[in-house]
Amino acid sequence: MIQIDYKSDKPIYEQIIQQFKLNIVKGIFKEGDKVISVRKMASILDITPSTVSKAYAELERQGVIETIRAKGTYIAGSGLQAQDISMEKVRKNLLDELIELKHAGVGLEQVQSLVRELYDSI
Amino acid sequence: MIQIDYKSDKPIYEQIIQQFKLNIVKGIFKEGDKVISVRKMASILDITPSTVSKAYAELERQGVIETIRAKGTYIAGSGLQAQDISMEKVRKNLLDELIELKHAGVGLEQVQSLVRELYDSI
DNA sequence: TAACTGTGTTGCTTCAAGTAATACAGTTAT
DNA sequence: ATAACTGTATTACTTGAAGCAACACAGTTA
Repeated sequence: MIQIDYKSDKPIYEQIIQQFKLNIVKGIFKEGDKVISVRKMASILDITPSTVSKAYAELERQGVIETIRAKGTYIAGSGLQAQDISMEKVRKNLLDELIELKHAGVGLEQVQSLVRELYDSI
Repeated sequence: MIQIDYKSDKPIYEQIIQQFKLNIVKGIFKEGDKVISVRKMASILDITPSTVSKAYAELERQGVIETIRAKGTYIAGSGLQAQDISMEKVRKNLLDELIELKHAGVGLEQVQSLVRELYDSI
């Protein structure tokens, strides 16, 4: 349910965070669902619990999950208000890729087409 | 002409690379232009020459500039064939941001609108 | 032709971030 | 009580970016 690319330069804890959001968008994770424990997740992914814990802590900070110490972790309500998505950061990252594409000679129409394809694939 | 955000988590040498591409797209840097030397750039940006050198090396690898040892560095022809843009990487990065947006409840139309705004701002 | 100046390069060190290993503390069920 | 689970905190290791200094190459000039 959680796919990690160990060869990626993207930190494992960030990949976990993203996979959670992806699973929520896809409806695989639903509000109130109990989330697999830090240790089990670490065991399955064959990584240290510290890394999983770091991911959970950040997910909680963003309001994606709720964690009760010594009890467990649950998917939070997708109260769209809580999604403290840093729009500023997303804009910057998007801009980075658009500069790359425009420099490579890719026009707006082709970019829009690519965006649609990717968005629909989620 | 080169803007660096020292507080950014993005490596300085990557920011230099991006700024070069941006200036080329904007027409500020043109084919054949002599590029400011490694030392001067380092002095202006108040960073070490090795960081600038690293950026230049990567830009040359991508065919964006041409460097002649002991002579200087020049903007290469935008032979669109040389733009060894790693489309695979761009796709991945774009997908990352789209997941973030979709999870936050942003619809395709709003995304397209944002993309157009950003692309046109370049 | 020797010295000087401007160019990019390379090696060593420092520092921050991601990851790992381990120990700690609270909850639940037997 | 106590065993078996939960998440948390601390410490150490590894890696990559960046700073600093010494280097190597090419052109110019006295």
